[in-house]
Amino acid sequence: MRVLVVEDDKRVASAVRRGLEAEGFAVDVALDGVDGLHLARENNYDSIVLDIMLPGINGYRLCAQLREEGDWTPILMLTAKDGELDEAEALDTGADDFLTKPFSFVVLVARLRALLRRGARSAPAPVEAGDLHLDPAAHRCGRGEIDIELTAREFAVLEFLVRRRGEVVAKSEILENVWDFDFDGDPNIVEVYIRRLRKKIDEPFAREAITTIRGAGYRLAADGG
Amino acid sequence: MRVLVVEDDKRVASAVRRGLEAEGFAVDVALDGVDGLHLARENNYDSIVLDIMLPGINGYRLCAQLREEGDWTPILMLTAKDGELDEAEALDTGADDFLTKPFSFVVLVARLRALLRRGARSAPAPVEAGDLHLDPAAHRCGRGEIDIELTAREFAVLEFLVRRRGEVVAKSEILENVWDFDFDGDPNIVEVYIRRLRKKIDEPFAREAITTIRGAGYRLAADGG
DNA sequence: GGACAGCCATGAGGGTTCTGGTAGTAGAGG
DNA sequence: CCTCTACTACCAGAACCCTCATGGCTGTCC
Repeated sequence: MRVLVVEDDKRVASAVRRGLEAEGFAVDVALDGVDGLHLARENNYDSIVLDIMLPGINGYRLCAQLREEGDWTPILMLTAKDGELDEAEALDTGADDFLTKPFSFVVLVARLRALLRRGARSAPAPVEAGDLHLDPAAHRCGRGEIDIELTAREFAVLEFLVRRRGEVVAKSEILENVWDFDFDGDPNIVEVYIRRLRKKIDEPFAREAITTIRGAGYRLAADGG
Repeated sequence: MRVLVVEDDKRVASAVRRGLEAEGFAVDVALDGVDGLHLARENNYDSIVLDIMLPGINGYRLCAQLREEGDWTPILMLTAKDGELDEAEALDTGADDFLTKPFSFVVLVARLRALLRRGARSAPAPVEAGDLHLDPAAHRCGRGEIDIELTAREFAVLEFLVRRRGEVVAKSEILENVWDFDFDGDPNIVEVYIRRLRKKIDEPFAREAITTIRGAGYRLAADGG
């Protein structure tokens, strides 16, 4: 079980690390929000223990950002003891549970275990761009009322584009995020998939959701074309 | 949404009742453990808010008892502020979450909502998808008025699919949840069972409840096909 | 106890779909 | 007009899934 601990107080961080390691978890520690976000993105943790007060990006934003990116790793938030409202907000931003500081190890481990046991991370939320919608949990995609059938790979590419709708996304980014990070084939494969997607989500509807930005990448229209 | 509140302090109980009712919940209150257990047994609540310190049967025992009887209604336990160990124990007896007294309303409601959103854990309550229904307790399954005979394993696979109807379920997930977690046989076994299920619940009715999502898993139609 | 039936796991064969690569073409930008 | 990038069609191998046959195991019934 790999756990990422994002906590800026070094004493707390190292205490938590030691404690969790003693319980058999593999632990990574990040001391600020930016670092935490990077680690979370680059690794596939089973759970994240996240302090709210952080330099750089705070816990809420980090959590919200990961959820936005489609990362539903269970998150246990650490809140200050007097911040009642924090807790409600934590749950709303997509945390799965929270713990009030100060806390004891027994509780932290119990809560973490409970979280992992549930494993039931709230399902990845559906995303949409205009009338184009896709639901990762159900692996469904469609425009308006019409269902569109996509293969696993096509779905992954489109999901990535939709999550970043309105932005230009470089081919290399798509490659890194949708294919295995160590994929070293022809980057042209991205063009191939863009073509396939256009054939399915644009051409039948006389739309142009996916724009080519020559020399930069592709952009999915925020309104779905 | 029906909520049962088991709390012996009348002031707290009525404050909670008023607050939850204001939020749109239908609330029943029990002032002791025995009463709480009876109410919980006789009614089908969406969630139970349960104090640990109770006259008669305490919160742990009440919770454990319900679980023992196959009732998996989500339970939110209320623990005393100094009882750290209580919390770990609460989770172990089968509570889904807990809240430390004193708590504020915002938090109670947020936690309750989170609990309800997550839904109950694998509950041996009857489940259905469209006209397809199965009752784990009675080990019965059928479509509309027609009974369908399933073997134990077939039933387990179908139950798992029905609980997650509308979602794509990976073969590995089925394997982990239906077979012993340490089962390390051929994942092909899942395909075999899907085939058998289709033969029993789909083909005779000219339905297609179970869809193959190539590269992702299987999905049971939320409406039963 | 022996025969039998039902359930389950396993393995192989075969069909279908997906995927990644290639190559030729079109089009944008300088 | 030339170059470079992106588009498109097509192909072959791989992956994936379906199906069926087989044999072990267990519990039941004579």
